[in-house]
Amino acid sequence: MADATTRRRRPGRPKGGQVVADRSQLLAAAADVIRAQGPDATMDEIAAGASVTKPILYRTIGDKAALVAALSESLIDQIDRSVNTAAGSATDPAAAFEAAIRGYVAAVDADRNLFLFVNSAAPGTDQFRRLVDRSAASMIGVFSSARANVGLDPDGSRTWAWAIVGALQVVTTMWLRDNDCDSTSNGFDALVHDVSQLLWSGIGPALGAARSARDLDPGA
Amino acid sequence: MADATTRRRRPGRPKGGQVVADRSQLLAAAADVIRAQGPDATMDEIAAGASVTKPILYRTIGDKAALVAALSESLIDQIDRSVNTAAGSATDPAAAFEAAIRGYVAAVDADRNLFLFVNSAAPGTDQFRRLVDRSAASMIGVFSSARANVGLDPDGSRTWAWAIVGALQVVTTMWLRDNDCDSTSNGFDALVHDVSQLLWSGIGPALGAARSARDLDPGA
DNA sequence: GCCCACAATTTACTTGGAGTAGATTTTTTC
DNA sequence: GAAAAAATCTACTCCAAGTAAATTGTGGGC
Repeated sequence: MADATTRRRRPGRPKGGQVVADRSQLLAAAADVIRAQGPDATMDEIAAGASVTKPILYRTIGDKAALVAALSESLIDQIDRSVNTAAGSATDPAAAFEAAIRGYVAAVDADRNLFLFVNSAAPGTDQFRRLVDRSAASMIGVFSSARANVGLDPDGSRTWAWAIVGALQVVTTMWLRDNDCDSTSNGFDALVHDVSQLLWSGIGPALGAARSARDLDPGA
Repeated sequence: MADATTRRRRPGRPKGGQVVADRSQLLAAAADVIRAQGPDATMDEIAAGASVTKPILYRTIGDKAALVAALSESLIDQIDRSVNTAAGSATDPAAAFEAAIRGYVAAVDADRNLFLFVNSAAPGTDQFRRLVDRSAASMIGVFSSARANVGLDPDGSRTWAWAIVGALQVVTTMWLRDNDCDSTSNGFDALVHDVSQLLWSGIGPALGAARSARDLDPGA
């Protein structure tokens, strides 16, 4: 698709004084390349896939971090849509939450290469933190008012959002490993249920009941 | 310290038929370099800091992934000790859990450069998944029996462990950003409390109460 | 109608870190 | 005493990110 629309130009000043390489077209082509080649696609491959040379890519998009940032925007939007759609068709809050988790995992699963490319930054890098902040942004408002309603400090909602982003990121990443082929494995439902149960009700109900089991001893 | 114990040898066959480059000494020296230079320390810098040349480092330890794996072992042990010590001095399970979280964050904070180095793998890489599996291993047993006690499928404990590892990793990473200097900021207590509350009791109590708030709409 | 300045593109390069091959030095062994 | 062996170090390759300078075509001045 990118090859058909964006043919490799010969050099020279364009006709109408217009830029030939459209940013959004380039981003779409980059996403296509990543989807096809996998999350290890190099900038050379992405440029080639967009029928453009590397300097054009860098001139139009910026460096690799900027590309990741741009792609993460659309991916997060996509995930948000999936989450909202899923959550919207539920009535009670707990079911809505589980549906939201399901929507998240399903969206990631549907675009796993892009998800992995966007998550190619190591924890501790600025890129990683930007992504986490961006992902958490959607939740903070909800948690903030919800916490306020029950008399909790609204500041804690940022921590909650971080924790949920991290939990979902790791669970989804780990789960993708075991499901490289069948996206509709029956482990999917169990995974979604377990995660949503943990984040909704916590481990207290399970661990509090197991009080006799030599307290909490995760190291043994 | 590493310079004193592990002096750079001149080339040549050693005297007693013994290997000179001790693996554990090299690992300790590497950890020292990373602590001093930060998580971006290169293999050249690590080798130089250990008073050894790069081929020795590679011959003794393996590649960078192997170095990370080895260092993560000791770091995870260290964290586990901190967690167990903290949790051991609490009586009721909820308090023990919060103390465990506190022990985790405190241990990471005390060795933040090593933590960041060990977490330098991107999600989706094998390295990342090995680390998550290793970190989760300690918890799975506990959760498994606890879940069984309350009639839950023990298989879900792996998912729970993943989620908690992810939540802690992200929360801690994000928190380190804001606290580059003062490790005993008062935000520490709030952070620990919020995370432990989320993972222990879930968001249900807060969000379930806010039912009137247009259901769950994280995207808005 | 011709020529020069300008703008967009491409080729070909630099940089930096991971990992490795082969030269080098010292000890052992016959 | 000389050759083999075992350890080291120097110097290299490889790969991907990012960039500078050469190249080619359009638009305006005369």
